[in-house]
Amino acid sequence: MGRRKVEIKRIEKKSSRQVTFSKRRNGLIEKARQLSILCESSIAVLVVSGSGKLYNSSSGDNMSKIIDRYEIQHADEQKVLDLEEKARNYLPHEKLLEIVQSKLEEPVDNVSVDSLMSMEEQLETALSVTRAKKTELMMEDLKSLQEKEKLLREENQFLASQMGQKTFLVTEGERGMSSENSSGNKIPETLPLLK
Amino acid sequence: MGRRKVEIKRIEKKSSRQVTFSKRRNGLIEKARQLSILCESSIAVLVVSGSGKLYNSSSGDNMSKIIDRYEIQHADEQKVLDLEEKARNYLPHEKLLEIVQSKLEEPVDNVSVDSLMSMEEQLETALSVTRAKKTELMMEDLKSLQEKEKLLREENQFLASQMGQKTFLVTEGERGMSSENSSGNKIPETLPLLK
DNA sequence: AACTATTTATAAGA
DNA sequence: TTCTTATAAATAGTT
Repeated sequence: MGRRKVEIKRIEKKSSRQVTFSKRRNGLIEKARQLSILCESSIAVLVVSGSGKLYNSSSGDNMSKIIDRYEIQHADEQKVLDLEEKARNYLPHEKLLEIVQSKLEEPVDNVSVDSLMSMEEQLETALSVTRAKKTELMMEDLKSLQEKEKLLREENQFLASQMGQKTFLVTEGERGMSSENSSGNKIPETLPLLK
Repeated sequence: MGRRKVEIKRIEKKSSRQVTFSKRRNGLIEKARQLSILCESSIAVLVVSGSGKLYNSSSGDNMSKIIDRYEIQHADEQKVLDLEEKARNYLPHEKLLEIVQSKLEEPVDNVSVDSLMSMEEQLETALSVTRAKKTELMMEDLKSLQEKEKLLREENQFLASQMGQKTFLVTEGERGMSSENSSGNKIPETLPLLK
């Protein structure tokens, strides 16, 4: 939408790049504003220029709310990554426990407050890591159970439809079944074990 | 830029609003991508639909980095808002936060170590309660999913056995089935969807 | 910062 | 949802 078509690749000429940056940045923010009004939604746009300058706009709601909304959804990944990083920088748990033990065995007046504070920090980090891991594992379990449930439901449905077909093969006349399921071929009636 | 000019105001008709939302959202994200490439910048777009669904895209750098860049710049406002927000959302702990706030505003030498210790204890209790509740809720979810799984498995087995019987009713001679499942009556072969 | 020839986005319709 | 197409809007290069 200009005098000529431009390829979408880095604009080499610095001055053009800057002009385009400014024009398109405004365009982008205006588009965001329009969308938020037209479709009553909340939109955040964050632009960091090549030189590190930040431009941002939010419409429909304030920036923090929108970012919070994002962070809530991504809380797990985020936190786990953070903590893994920390876990690498701190002592392994067993070592920590050994140290605690040895410190506690020392006469109290030989233990400096500083070393206790550092130990406290280490222990708190260890606790955080442990907790995060616990939550992560539980979330994994939940996810896998939900997947299992889905598969089982599908399989179930498949079996039910197969039964429908077979029953049909037996034909309309010979309904006298040996099984207790004599409600005909409306298999779904056996299904609502759970909702 | 369409068949007719549209005013920038909420689109009343829901179906049109949804179509426009989807089109313009894609347009916005594409524009962001282009800008980030043309002018080598990092761009985050967060869109929260009227119904609360979140759409996001980041180009040039990952979302967290871009958000961090924003939060560094807005550390102060952010913090204040956070505290206000939290005070509102966590009613049970509201009182506690108030106390903390007031204590921290006092001149340091008026705050007794004792009162801070007691506060620490209270905060730790509140935290424990919150954590315990989280774990409890997750455990409940796990249990209920496990029960569901069990029921589905039973039902599945039942259906499979029913099929076995019916197939038998069709008798050994007339195997020419209309369905594509012509592997005979070894139903179990369709089963190992999960292990 | 304005101007305008073009390209691009998109509103409406199918 | 996807496609088509007439038209509005954005913008690249120019002044």
